[in-house]
Amino acid sequence: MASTFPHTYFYNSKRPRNASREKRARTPQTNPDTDLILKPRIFKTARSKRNQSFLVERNSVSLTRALSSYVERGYMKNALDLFENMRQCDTFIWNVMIRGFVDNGLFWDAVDFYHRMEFGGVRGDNFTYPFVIKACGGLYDLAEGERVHGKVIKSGLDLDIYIGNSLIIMYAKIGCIESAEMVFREMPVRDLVSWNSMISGYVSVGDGWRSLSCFREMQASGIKLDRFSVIGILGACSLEGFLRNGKEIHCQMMRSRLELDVMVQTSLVDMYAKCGRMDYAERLFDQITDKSIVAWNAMIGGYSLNAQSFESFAYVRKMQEGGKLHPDWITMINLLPPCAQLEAILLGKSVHGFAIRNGFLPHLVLETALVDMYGECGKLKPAECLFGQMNERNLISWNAMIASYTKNGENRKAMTLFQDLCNKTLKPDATTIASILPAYAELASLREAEQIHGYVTKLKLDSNTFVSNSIVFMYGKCGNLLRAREIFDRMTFKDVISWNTVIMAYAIHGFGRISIELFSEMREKGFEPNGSTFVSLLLSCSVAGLVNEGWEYFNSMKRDYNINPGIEHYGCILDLIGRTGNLDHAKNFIEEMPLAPTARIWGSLLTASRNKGDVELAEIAAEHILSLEHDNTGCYVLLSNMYAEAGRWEDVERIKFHMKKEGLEKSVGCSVVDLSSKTFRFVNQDRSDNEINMVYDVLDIISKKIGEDVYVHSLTKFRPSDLEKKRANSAKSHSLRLAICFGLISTTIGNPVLVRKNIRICEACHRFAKRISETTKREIIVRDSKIFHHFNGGHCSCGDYW
DNA sequence: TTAGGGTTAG
Repeated sequence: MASTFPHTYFYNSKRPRNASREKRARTPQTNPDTDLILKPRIFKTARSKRNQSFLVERNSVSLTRALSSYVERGYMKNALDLFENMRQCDTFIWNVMIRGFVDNGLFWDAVDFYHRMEFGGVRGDNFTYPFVIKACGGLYDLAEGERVHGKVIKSGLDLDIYIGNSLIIMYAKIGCIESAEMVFREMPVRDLVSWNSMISGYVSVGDGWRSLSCFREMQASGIKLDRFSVIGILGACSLEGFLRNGKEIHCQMMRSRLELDVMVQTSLVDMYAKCGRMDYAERLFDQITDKSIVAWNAMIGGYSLNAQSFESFAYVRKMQEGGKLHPDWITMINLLPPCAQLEAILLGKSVHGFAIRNGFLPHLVLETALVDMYGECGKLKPAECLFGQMNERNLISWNAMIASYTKNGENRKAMTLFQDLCNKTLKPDATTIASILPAYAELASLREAEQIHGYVTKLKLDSNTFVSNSIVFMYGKCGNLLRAREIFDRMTFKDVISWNTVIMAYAIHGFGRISIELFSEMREKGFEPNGSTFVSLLLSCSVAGLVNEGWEYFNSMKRDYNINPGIEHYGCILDLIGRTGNLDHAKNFIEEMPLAPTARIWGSLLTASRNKGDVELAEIAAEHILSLEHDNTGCYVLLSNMYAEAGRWEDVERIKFHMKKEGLEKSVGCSVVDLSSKTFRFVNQDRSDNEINMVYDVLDIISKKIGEDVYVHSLTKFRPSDLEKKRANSAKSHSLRLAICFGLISTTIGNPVLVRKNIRICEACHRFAKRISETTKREIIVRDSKIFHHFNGGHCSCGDYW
């Protein structure tokens, strides 16, 4: 029978202490259980003097029994009423009450009672402290825990093994593993519980290595393990992916009866699943005779972790076949990553609906997992809505929302949210930083990149491999390739992502040969490439025009590394084919591809068609793009420009009309120059202030000096009636030119001029930048929406194909 | 009357 006592009633650590009695007094007696030893009416009569003495007389026997009975059944309201009517309460009675609160999760009340007890002059004993220490752990109240610890030492009870073990558990739970270690070290006698508490304690703070070494030490001391030791150490193996150690422990257990324990079996299933061995996990799971919801969840979560999404759902169905077990909130959490992986938004929504219908929400972890799922599926609105409505948020929730923004290209929003987080008491962690840095990589100036790098160093997160990888990428994207390389070279622990990142950084700058050298170095150092490595490598070949090398790497993927090329790899190869100008080959390549072409693939064909001036093929490619992404304005603009160059004015008008009808607007071209103190932004035909006139003067001088008349050249194909309009919008005053001229006069000779641009460079400006780099003998670096163009001595690193 | 457990969010 469930208790009618509302357990959450007293559990509010923020509630002022003196409010508890007042609240209790207002609470109506709701317990209908009149079969208890003492009925409620006895409390009323007990207030007379005669009955008080009666109670005192019987305090030691019936009342104590009644109190224990209430406490054991979770009727804390009744227990409390009874307690308040007891005149003389010894340590035992206080202990019963404190234990009752702890068992019912009412930690704050347990601590409150302990203080009342002390204030009343009743001394705590060796039974009191384990309860009180557990309550401090339950409240995650380190200060109170330390005060109680001090009291224990003062009382001379610190040698009690139960108290010592409770302290270890409390400190580990709060995350103060050093304090737990200190208690453990100073214990005169340790038992199996002490060792087990340390083994599990290390796991709870995420240190599987020390847990394993503690376990080894325990075994070396000749102490025999029990089910708790096994569950603890298997947790360490799961945490660190120690498959060999996990198997070793499994073998040890096969000789004992521990293997038949359902919790041990579940821990084994979990360990194998987390070590990537679902085959072993399945075999063990099948051997469990009475499968609990936890065991099912371990399998469902295991499949989810190992990217076997369909199996996760299949196990949920199987679990329900017997009709006894039903999905719980942990099942929901385990099902959300598979929804994201399959990009099955409807499935994700149905999991969300199920959680609502079954009363699982609000729930911090579940809501965070839902934010993550919506973000992964590209649905920012519901993610924002959920995040906004959360009663409680922790750092992980903030990280999930920030990552949702960056993954979906909402970099500004990500940066704003990150600023909000920094203004709170929460301190960003490595995940926060690794989630926000891609936004800085996309939007930030080199100056801002340096600032966030400084902040990361201050947080002491710069040695984290995840974070360092993001910093390398950020510097690469912000244009400081040397700095990116320097950080990469100094990294102590490089992983495959570190190599992929640095190869990608050189790729986007068009230094394909260096990317290839880095790939060889990576192989020599024993790193196994993955699919992403080949995306970086093939992009390097594509941007640098290394056609033969690109094909060789593409062919080696399956042959030498057993990696099936994905759509991204096909896209890079298509760019390579596009460079050769063989459009038939490009068309055939798409037709023969084993994967369905995406908008990115058709975009590659569109670029190739534009470079060869093949309007018909461009139309086909554009049609495919717009069927997949109807709001792709870049595609409309490119096609419109091609029609204009071919003199097909009706088609230009048709596109213009269609865009207007669809409410699509051409992106405003914008170029940015970052100086050490300030960022300067230019738009086409910029006349924003008087100072700009100086830039125009410089542009005129330079244009005359380089002797280029791009302006005339680019307008020869326009019909006379449009010339006036085109002249006003001509490439001559495109934002990029203004930015380059500004950069030339604002930076020191010898240094490159770095310009960031939001859309691709037009052909006229590309020619202009090449000429200007030759004439002024300055290096001009332009970052467009896709890659970097390094203009030097009249040449561009992209090989005039972009 | 006291201490320890399996599944969960990036």
